[in-house]
Amino acid sequence: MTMPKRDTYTPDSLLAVAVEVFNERGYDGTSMEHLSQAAGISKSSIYHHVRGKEELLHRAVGRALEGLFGILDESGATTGRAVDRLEYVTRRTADVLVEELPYVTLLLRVRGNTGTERWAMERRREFDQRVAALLKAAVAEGDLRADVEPRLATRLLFGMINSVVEWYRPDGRGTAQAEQLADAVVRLAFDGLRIQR
Amino acid sequence: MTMPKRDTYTPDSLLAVAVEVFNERGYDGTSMEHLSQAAGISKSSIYHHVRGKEELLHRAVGRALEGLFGILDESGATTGRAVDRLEYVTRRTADVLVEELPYVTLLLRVRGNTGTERWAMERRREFDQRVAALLKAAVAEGDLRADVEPRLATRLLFGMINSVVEWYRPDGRGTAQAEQLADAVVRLAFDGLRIQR
DNA sequence: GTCTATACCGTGATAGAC
DNA sequence: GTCTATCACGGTATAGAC
Repeated sequence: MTMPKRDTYTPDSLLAVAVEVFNERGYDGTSMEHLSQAAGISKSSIYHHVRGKEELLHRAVGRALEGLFGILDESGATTGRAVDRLEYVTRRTADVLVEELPYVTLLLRVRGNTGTERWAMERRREFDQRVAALLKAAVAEGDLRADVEPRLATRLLFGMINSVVEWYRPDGRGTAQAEQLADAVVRLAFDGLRIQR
Repeated sequence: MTMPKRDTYTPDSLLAVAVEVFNERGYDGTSMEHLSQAAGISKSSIYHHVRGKEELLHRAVGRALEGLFGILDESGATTGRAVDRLEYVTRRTADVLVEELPYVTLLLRVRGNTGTERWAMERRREFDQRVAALLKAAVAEGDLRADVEPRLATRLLFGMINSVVEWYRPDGRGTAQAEQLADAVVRLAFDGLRIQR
């Protein structure tokens, strides 16, 4: 149904270009001129596809948020012991980061200058809180250490996972690479760097 | 020697104001007009103290880098088993993040649009490589797990530590709070979330 | 669907009075 | 050391031809 090769832009194909530039230069550091050069069309042509720069941002972060919240509805996140659900969410978050890398990257860098940015930050907070609740439940069930406050632990956990967008680059090995990454994240987050004695 | 209360700005006191605004709005999202309002002086007055916006950025990230590289020269980072040196660097990095929070925050968000930003990114990479070497040595000495590649482990470790700038806010408990944070980071990074069996 | 031309405003920075 | 006034430029966005 969707045409595989097309010379003209759709809002989505234009979005893909724009998000790359946003990530390279920062949203505020990107002008419509930069976007037009990257897309190979004039500035004004961009306005034929989207209402403006902020709409591009909105579409991008919306897509990222969809991916993340989708995880919480999967059966692995809703059934079983809390610790297993948390591990599932951790692994799947790493997956989504890789699958939707440019979109999630943009989401994680949003600062709050515009309405769209504040909306994105708000929804991100919601997601974090849902996971924090999961982690707290796993502590209560006696599976996770209780000597680190759940909110703090959640933040450090996500700090580790989210940092992936700062350096991960696909190398062509596809799913294998992503799975290896998710494995490493889960190992370090749950069992730490040290060799278990 | 330094006057505790002064009505007029020095480059450093102006820097402190500017860095707050940069962190709130992003460097590119901050105009000289924003800075002048935050400082309570006119745009042109700012140019009496610094050459321009980029000099403020340079001073800020320079200060952050000084703090980080200073750690690597401390005796705790140069003597003893590699695993202990790594733990020392981890703990002290958390300290420096807290002590120099706004400056390090800015450093970690730099994107590479200007010469100053590219210089900062380069120096940051140097720091990361120094720590990666330490982690690799600890694996070789048999103290850290070998089933996660050292570069990957270093990145995830710093992802966790550096995320502190995204949410940490001093609460008046001073050193006690910072120490608690460093403890949590070291515990999670080295021994993980899971209760050790 | 893309272009050229243009409106209009905010930007970083400077000149020179006080 | 701070101000007002001003500059040249680049920003987002629109109008209208093709």
